[in-house]
Amino acid sequence: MSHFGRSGPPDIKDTYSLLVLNVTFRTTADDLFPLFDKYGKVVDVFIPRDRRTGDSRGFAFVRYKYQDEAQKAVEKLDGRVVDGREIMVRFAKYGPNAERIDKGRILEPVQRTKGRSRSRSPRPRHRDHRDKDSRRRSRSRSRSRSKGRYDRDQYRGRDRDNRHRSRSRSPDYHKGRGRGKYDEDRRSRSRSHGRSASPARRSPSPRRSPSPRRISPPRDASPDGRNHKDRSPTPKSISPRGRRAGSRSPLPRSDADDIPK
DNA sequence: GTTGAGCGTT
Repeated sequence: MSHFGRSGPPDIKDTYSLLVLNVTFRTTADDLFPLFDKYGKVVDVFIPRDRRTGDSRGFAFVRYKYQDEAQKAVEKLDGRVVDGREIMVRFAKYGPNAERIDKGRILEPVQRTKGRSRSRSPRPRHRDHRDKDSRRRSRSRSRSRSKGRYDRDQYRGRDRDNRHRSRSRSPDYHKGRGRGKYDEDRRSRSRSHGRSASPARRSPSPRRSPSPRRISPPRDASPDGRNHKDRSPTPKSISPRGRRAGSRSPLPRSDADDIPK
């Protein structure tokens, strides 16, 4: 989606893409457009957004019609504080289709006109490449922690909450300061006491664990013969049970540790 | 309400 409301990229044949980083998550293309348009002819402003949440990812792409203008915008807007955040404006490194671009200009547009010898230039498929490259450059930028937000959101991303939790917990762990530590210690101690419960769990009330377990295979109780024919589910059922045993495995170990006395 | 070194959509 472009800022102009058209579906998809308008025309990127002769445009120069700028990558705007560190923009606030609240900043929208409408906010960036006038800012960048002041320094030149802006063809399009695009802010990648999360598919699920629709929130900005924190960076944007601005396409200029002329390179000189784009260059000027980079010099003028790079480091500019927008919405209380210092944005970073640089020439895009990759095109919309992960094509290599130079100075923000797409060097080789998708050349699919001819099916001739085109077995070359296997476009960069993953960001890993770029990531590695970027890391190698290791610019003197004050970098902080957290790095997998995008990855998680884009690929594994399931819940935004996960991100929150991770962030929240990460610093605490890193700091391991005061309450966090205390809490951990307390929990540990609690678990230590839990040792008593451990054996209890091992031989729990017969009605608690076994009851549902037994009930679990109701189909077994009603084997009309048809079920008998189906052996597929049988191994499946066993799977969880075996896993449970495995889960219990670590427990005794802990017990042994606490048991010494 | 929250994040953050990161390259893109019909």
